[in-house]
Amino acid sequence: MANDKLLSDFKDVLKKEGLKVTPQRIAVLEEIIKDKGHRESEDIYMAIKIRKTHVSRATVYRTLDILVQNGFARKLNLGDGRARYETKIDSPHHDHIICNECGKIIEFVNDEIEKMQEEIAKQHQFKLQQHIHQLFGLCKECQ
Amino acid sequence: MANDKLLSDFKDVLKKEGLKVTPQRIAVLEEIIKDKGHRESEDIYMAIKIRKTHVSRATVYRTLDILVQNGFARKLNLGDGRARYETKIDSPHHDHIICNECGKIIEFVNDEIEKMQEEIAKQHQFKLQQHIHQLFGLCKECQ
DNA sequence: TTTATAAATGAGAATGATACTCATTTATAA
DNA sequence: TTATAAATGAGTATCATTCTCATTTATAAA
Repeated sequence: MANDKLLSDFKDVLKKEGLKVTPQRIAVLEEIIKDKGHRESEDIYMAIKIRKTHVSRATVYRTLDILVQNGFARKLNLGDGRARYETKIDSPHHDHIICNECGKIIEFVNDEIEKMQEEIAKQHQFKLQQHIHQLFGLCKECQ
Repeated sequence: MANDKLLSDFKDVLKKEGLKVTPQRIAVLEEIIKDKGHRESEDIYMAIKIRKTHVSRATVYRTLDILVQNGFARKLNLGDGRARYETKIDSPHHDHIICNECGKIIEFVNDEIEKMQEEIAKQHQFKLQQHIHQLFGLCKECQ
């Protein structure tokens, strides 16, 4: 796996931004790239504690911000008040389908829709910067 | 305006659900239908107070829930931690474009996208129940 | 390797929107 | 008019996230 490269990329970013390389920051990065899921800050915090790295919730939040800011992670808001974080490494843009019952999250991409969004933004003279597209319903198991 | 009909529709709904018709509930309904905007609970609370109807924040929240539950209002989450409420009366389904700079909100609809969403849900064996589609960027004035 | 220091950390407090509690008030059906 | 179930409101609770600030630590320079 290319985790070594990732780690050194991360260190480079930190250095470039005048930030220090700390065990806590490394641990959050490792946690984000190890698991492909859509994870809550609290999960990541617990996972790191279990791995015996001393960390605080504040530092987890702070590091997740750095990761999001620098393209290592994506933050998503599913409307339930808890942000989810997912790795952005080797993960092209996608949107999400969420099961209202069991919370399962599936990713989707649709180039047509992507194009139409640009179109719509242009029609309204907006310069598109991001978008949120979430489909909510019942998954096969929950119907 | 058809506000009289709306009001009596609302009263019917309350009656049907075994809920009482109170001045506070009427005031929230009136506030929601009077203004076509995307309003925060706090705005509605303040507007009612200014109109000299005694009301509490708790009641505003409770009444907004009733309105949303019964198709009089739509609740939207723009990711900033404050819900917005808009009238659903004479207002067909639409999604939103939001200016990252000034907060302006524009509505849009696109039948193609609506259809594709159904398609995508079907592909993943989901029964679609709702969706959130928000485009964020800079409006003409803010570019 | 030691040192100086700016930055990071963590414990706990603060925040802010929203929900809850429960004593009091009120709408409504009889 | 009355009985009563429901609504209200003031204030408290909640919960994710952010902030504060005293202490610790990474790092660049000596």
